[in-house]
Amino acid sequence: MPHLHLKDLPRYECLLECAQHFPVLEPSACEVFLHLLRTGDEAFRVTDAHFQAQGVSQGRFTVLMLLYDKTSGQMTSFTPALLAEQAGVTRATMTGLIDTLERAGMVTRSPDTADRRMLSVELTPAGTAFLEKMLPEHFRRISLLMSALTEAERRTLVRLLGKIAAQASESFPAGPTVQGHAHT
Amino acid sequence: MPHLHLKDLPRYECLLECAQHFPVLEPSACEVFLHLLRTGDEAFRVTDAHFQAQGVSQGRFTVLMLLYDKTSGQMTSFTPALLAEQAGVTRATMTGLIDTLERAGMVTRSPDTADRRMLSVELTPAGTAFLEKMLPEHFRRISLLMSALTEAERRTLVRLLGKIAAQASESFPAGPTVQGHAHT
DNA sequence: ATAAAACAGTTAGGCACCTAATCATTAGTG
DNA sequence: CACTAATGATTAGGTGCCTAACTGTTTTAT
Repeated sequence: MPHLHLKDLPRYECLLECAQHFPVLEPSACEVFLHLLRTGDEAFRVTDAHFQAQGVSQGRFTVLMLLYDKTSGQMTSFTPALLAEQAGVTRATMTGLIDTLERAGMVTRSPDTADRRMLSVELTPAGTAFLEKMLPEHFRRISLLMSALTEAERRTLVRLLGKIAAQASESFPAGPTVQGHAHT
Repeated sequence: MPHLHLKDLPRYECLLECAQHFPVLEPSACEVFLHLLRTGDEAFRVTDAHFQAQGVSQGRFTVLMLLYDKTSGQMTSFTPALLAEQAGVTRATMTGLIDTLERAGMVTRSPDTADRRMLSVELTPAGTAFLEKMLPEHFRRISLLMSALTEAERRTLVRLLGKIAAQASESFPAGPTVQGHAHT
């Protein structure tokens, strides 16, 4: 499920040639774009391989992390709707994610006493144990992947990526996948 | 279908705190990792929105581009297997992609006279016209997205991304999704 | 020459995500 | 107090990708 489906990135001369037919094409912009997608895919692949080996999907891992993070902080309960919003998936998808995690015994659904429409999702001890068992290898992979960069380079990279992300949000505002209600 | 499912990236203090529980966690490495996935997703979203508006998926677009690129160069015919390899999908998936493109009248399948196992896939005039109609906007979006960066910054970014990609290939060699035969 | 292996393409079935429609509950309004 | 509107969760159905099993063709080895 990578974003960029290409074994080899086109060579720079190829982009230059292509720019002759399409004056809009900026070779240096295309080059950055392709490298960004490619490297993002590679980084994803590194952690996803580990997830798969542990039997969780990216989506399920995110849910576990959100719940885990919460337990160390304030004890505000997580509803499926809030989880969906934070995780960036639809509520329908969150229903499925929680279904699977609940069958695996990692989370529980309990009815909210105040509002009977809502549920409260919580990590079970088994879920916590699972996460704490797999997280060290997860972080180890990230550290190893980034060991190619010095601290200064990391700061530069974060800054440049931030510029692109900001430009994306500004010029191409995210089509609100938000379902239910437009909140403010 | 983004890689990173998270509305908000964790703050840096949060990573620092988390590093107390997991000594393996390098905050600066995690920060780069998260920004990389996030920005890659954003960049993908920008072009994918355009693809969806034009009624093609990323995979189908890649196939069209491979075929288009070929027509301008040497006339070696593209078999589904070669397309699959270049596009980074399985042959089974390529069958489906070509099915859809053929139904849409953008490509044709013709039997290879020499080896009757093989097919030759080619772009139709309609497919070429479709691509040439949509490519300018595609490139315009990429240029606009990258307009946040100077030429020097673009070179730096490509170099840093390349370092990460190289590290990924070295430390985490791609599990050969190659089906059929292990070539070499 | 023929049986086994390798190979091109396809089909069947699964997974993770999506949108749209549905059911139950709460909130707002005459 | 109804009665409509809004909200939380779910179900139903679709898409794009996957793996594994299959059909037909060519190559290889005996």
